[in-house]
Amino acid sequence: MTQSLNKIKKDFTEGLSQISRFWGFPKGMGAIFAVLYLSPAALSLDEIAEQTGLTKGAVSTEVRTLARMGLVHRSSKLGDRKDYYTAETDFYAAIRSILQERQNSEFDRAVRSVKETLTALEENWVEDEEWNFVYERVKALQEFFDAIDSLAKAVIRLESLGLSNVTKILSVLK
Amino acid sequence: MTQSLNKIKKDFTEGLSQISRFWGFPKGMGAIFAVLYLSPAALSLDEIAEQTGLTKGAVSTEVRTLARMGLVHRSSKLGDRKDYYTAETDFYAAIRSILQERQNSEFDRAVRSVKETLTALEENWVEDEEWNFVYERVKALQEFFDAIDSLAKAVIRLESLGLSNVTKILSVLK
DNA sequence: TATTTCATTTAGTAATTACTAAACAAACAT
DNA sequence: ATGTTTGTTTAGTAATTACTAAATGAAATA
Repeated sequence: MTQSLNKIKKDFTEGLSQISRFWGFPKGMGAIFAVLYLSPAALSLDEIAEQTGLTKGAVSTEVRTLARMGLVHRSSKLGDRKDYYTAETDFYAAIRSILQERQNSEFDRAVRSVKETLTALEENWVEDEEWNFVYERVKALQEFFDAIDSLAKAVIRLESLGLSNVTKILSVLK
Repeated sequence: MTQSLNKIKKDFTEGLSQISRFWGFPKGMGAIFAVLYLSPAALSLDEIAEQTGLTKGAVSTEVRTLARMGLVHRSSKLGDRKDYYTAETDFYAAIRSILQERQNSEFDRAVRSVKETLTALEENWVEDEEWNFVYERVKALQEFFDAIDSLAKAVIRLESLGLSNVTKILSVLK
C-alpha cells in the first residue's frame, strides 16, 4: 500500500488534533501546530488557514495562544508585511514555557485558594474534632501542591530537559 | 473576620472545582472529590448529591470515573445496601493510578498514530528533500513521546512518589 | 488622502459537554 | 409475588466552547 506524502501529513495532523483535544485544548490548535511542524518554510496566517481548513480569524486567535505557550514563533520577513509562523522543535523548551505560563494562570489562582482555606481555618480555630480533621486534610493537600510546584519550578530552571536529564531521573527512580 | 466551618468547606470545594475544570475535567468532579475529601465518614450517593447540589444520576456517573482514576474508593457496610465513597488521601498513589488509566486511553491511541505515521513514511520512501524533512520531524516527535512514556512508566512503578523521591529528583535536576 | 493588504475583534452559530429528570433494573424485605 | 430502596441508564436540556463570517483596525503604499 502506498500513500502520498500529503495523505500521510493529513493523518499526522489528525493525530495531533486528537492529542490536543485530549489535553483539553481545541483540536484546531493541534492541527495548526502539526501543519507548522511539518512545514519546512514559515507559514502565513492565510496559508495556515488554508491547510487546516479553519478561518483566518480562528487561526489568528489560536496561533496567538500557541505563541504564548512557546509552541510556535512569530517572525516577519522584511519587505513583507505578513506575519510568519514556525513551530518550536525543542519540546522540552516548550514544556518549560507552558509550565511558566501556568504560573500566572487560573490554576495558580485555584491552588492559592487552598492556601487561603488553610489560613481561614487557622483564623477560626476551635477545639473540635471536625475542625482538626478538616485542617489536617487541607494541610496535606496544600503540601502536595507545594511539592508539585517545586517540581515544576525545577523543570523551568533547567536549560534543557534533554534525554540526558530524563535518563538521570529514571535512574534515580529505579 | 470569622467564618463558619461550613463556609470554609464550601470555598474549598469551589477551589477544587476550578482546579478540576482547569485539568479538563467537569467541575462537578472536583466538587465531589472535595466533599468526600473533607468528610470524616464515607458518604452515600445521595449524601454526595445533596452536598454538591448535583443530581444522583450525575454523581453516579462521575463518581464512577473518579473511582476508575483511583481518586475515590467505593465501600459498603453490611446490612446496608447503599454504596459508600471515600476519597483517596495518598495523592501520589492517585497520580500513578491516573497515569495507568491513561495508558489505554484515547491519548495512547493518538500517540500510536504518530508511530504509524512514521512507518507509513518508511513504506513510502522517496529520495526527496521534503520527505527527508518530514521524516526527521516526525521521528523527533516520536522520540519525545517515548521519553514522556518511559517517565510515566517509571512513576507508575514507584510504590510511593513520596517527598523523599521528589527531593531526590530535585537534587538530580539541580 | 485614498487604497490595498494584512491582523484582530466582534457578534452570532454550530458542536460539544455537563447536567437533569425520569424511567429502569437489581437487590432486598415483607 | 409486591413494594421499597438503592444504583444506573437514557433521552432531553442547559451551558460551554470552538468556530465562522463579517466588520474593524492598523500599517503601508500609491
